Amino acid sequence: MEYTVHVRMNEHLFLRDPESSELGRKIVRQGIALFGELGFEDATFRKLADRIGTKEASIYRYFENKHRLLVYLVAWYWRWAEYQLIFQTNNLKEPHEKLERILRLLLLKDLSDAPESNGADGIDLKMLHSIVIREASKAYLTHHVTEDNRQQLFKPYKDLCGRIADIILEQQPDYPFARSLASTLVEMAHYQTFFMQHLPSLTDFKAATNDDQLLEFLRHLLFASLEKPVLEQA
Amino acid sequence: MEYTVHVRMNEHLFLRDPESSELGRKIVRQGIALFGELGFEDATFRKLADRIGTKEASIYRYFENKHRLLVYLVAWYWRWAEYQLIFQTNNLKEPHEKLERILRLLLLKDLSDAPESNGADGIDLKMLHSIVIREASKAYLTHHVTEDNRQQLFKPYKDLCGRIADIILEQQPDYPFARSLASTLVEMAHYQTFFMQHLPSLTDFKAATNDDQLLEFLRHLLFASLEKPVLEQA
DNA sequence: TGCACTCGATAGTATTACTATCAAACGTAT
DNA sequence: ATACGTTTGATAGTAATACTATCGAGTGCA
Repeated sequence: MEYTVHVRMNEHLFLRDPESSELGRKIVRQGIALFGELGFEDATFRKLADRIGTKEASIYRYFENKHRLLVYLVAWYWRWAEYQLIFQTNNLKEPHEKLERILRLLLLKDLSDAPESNGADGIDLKMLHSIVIREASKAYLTHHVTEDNRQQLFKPYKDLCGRIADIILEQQPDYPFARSLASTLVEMAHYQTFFMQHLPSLTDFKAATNDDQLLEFLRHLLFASLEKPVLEQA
Repeated sequence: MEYTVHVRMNEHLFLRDPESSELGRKIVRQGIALFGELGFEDATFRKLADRIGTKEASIYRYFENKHRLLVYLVAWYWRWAEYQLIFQTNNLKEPHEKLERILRLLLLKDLSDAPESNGADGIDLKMLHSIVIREASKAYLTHHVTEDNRQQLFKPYKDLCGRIADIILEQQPDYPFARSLASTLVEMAHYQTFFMQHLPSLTDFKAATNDDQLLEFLRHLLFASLEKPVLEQA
């Protein structure tokens, strides 16, 4: 495929747009590699600069601090996922089928092996996905959520959940918890993956096998919720 | 009530048992207050020492570092919750009723206003609960999960989820995802509370009203899952 | 009286998380 | 060719953090 869809990011996510220069792109791409290897807490701008062959001060020209870089990466991922959601559900008639696609997307089930055909423009999506699984909640589980939220830093995440909620309502207009169910599915797609890999007794799945048990769980959870009538208050 | 149930904690959670001395108890109780006020990232042992009127070095005699203190607090909370679960579901016949109690427990719905009657021994449970909501996943979402898990640091969490899973299976022996559903309920009790308070568009609930919409959501999610048959693979 | 133990107090180190400044390199407009 | 603006590299420096080590006073107990 020849098209590259550029993801335009909220200006509050950075000091200088990292997609506007070669150094900026390196910061993002090598940042993903570094967070992936060391984890968020052990990564530092010093180490990132050394890996890139630049200086700390240069990185600070792009991102206020390490946490902002994380927020940027996570936001980028959600924007990518939202685009994929729109693209993959386009022209589908059945909301049921759309929901099925969404679950597969959340688990990154149908990622092409050819990196350039995923519209990721040199970004290692599998690595980014594993970072999102382990670190994404640290983006918003902070004492300063409210200020960050005011700057719209979490809009990509909220937009994605909003779209999922809309499709849930297409399928079942009477379901009263569409937003909560949407965020539950997104979070659980990641948490159950993490548990499966690292704390397996918290799940019913084997990490080794590739038979989509987690997908079945999410599917069952979703459609069970949509099928069961909700009792109205008297 | 006159009984104080002492929670015995895994020795790997601390260097010196904080319940064995006055200073240790202060570290735990004031640690809860500090994490609550500043959030985990902004809290330091220096600030904690100042607040207690002791020195950094003394705190390091009890806990290796700030992260271990967090893990301890979170583990303590899960042990407390497990005890409450056992106590509150004791003698109940209907698994359905047990599950209902569990959901209320996860949301801390029936906490007595008299602090001493909750078996918390001077620990501010509401504050601790709010810390667990915001910080608990940071206890295990790290690059060193596996080592920490090997030291059984997350056993209290896994034990609690295990008990919930067992009761799920009492209610519905054929349900194949009991563990995952249990961890989903526990995580979502917290995440949806956090979202409701700070990122409300991710939920369907109003933080102001006290009409248990979140409880209804969790209840619906749980029983919908247990009622829907699971299709067997051919 | 002596011993074990805890804690307070002080000191010190390495790393982290930045901020400031200046000059070299580069492309562009004139 | 030159002047200009922008980006980066390079160096320096500060304040805070995350520890570790040592010593001595106080306390309780044998």
